[in-house]
Amino acid sequence: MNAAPVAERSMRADSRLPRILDRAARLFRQKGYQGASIREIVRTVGMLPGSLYCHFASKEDLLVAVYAEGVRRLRAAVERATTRESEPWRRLEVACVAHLETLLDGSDYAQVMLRVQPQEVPEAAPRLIALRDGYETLFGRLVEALPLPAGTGRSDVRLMLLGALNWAPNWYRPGKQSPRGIARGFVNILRSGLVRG
Amino acid sequence: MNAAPVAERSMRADSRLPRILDRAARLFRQKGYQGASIREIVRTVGMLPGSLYCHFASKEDLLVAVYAEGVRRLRAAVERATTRESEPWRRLEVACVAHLETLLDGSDYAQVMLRVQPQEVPEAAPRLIALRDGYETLFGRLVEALPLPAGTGRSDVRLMLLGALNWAPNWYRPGKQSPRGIARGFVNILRSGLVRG
DNA sequence: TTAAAAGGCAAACACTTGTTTGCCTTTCGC
DNA sequence: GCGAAAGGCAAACAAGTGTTTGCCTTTTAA
Repeated sequence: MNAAPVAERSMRADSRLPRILDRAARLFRQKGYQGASIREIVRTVGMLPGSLYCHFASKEDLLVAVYAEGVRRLRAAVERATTRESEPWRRLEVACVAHLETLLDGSDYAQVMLRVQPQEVPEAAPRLIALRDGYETLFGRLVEALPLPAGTGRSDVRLMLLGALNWAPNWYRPGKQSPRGIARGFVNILRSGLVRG
Repeated sequence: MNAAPVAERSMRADSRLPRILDRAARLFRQKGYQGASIREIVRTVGMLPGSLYCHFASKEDLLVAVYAEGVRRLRAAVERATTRESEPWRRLEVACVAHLETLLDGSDYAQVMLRVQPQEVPEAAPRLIALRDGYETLFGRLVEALPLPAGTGRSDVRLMLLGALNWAPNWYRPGKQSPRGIARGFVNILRSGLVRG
């Protein structure tokens, strides 16, 4: 199970494949799967639509490659951040910061995971679901490790936190609050509560 | 500013317009704006694609009608629920329950507001944004009324709560936890916090 | 050096898209 | 009852869709 889609060994130096993936990621994020056409993806790279099929067997396969790269980046960021910490709340916080920074700081790949619903790509749906679920397991473990009052539904906590973070691309505008600040704010609200005193 | 799109007075008894709207709402929700084709919307109603233009000038106008109806239902549910309460936290709680129940209980209309990004419908984007912002103002006021510790960023609270709720359609499955239970759980976590003790 | 594979062009394929036009029937206000 | 509007059918429109095929050049491996 290798994350990098092609590139198993020895790419040509001038290969336009990375630029295709970048462009596909941007358009899948902006317009969704159906809204992004192969001709538009390929145009700014200076390729013809048919040439894309030298790299991918279908549009769905192209999506899977982009989606997988997005998940790989999220996973890498979260794992790198959490290995440096040991205290459970601190580990959750740095994970959320890494998650949100990867989502919001420029990379289109990660947001594809949020924008494209697996169900709208029937052939590739199982692969997309597996990728997403595998990633979310990381957060499940982090929440599991928290010291919580007895009877607290841990899945509620995970779903609330991830939902709040994943919705952020819908309202975030660069230059105001930083992704790091937003993520820390959310975790802090979750931990401390808002009741006066 | 009337919410109901046509129907200003005297519809024909057998008008198929409501069925068209229902079908459009379902498909816009399931497949997004670009993914839902006019032919598919119209098929199960037993109409031909061209006939839709007796009711709407364009596909974008049809979307606006569905979107507006979704916002209208959300707004009605939230207003009906909050007028019965006076304590700020309680008002927020019943609003969240109403919001989530409207989103998750069967009606496709409300979820269209979450699924369709205004930017992907250029001509209609301003109208969609105005509808959505008008609705979110309701929650802004509810959060404003909360008695919070000084220095708490109220917009963080609003964005976190609405984000968590709006993401729920991505993971909710009927028969497990009820929308009401989910919403109450989220508000309670927000209010009480999770720190042990 | 040579055979093979990778990468890409050019052009078409069959099909779907939103929309328009002209005509016909039904319904409703007066 | 009558004129007008609403509602809808049938058929086409131009443009855009993902994809295939055949050919050619370049690079790579033996």
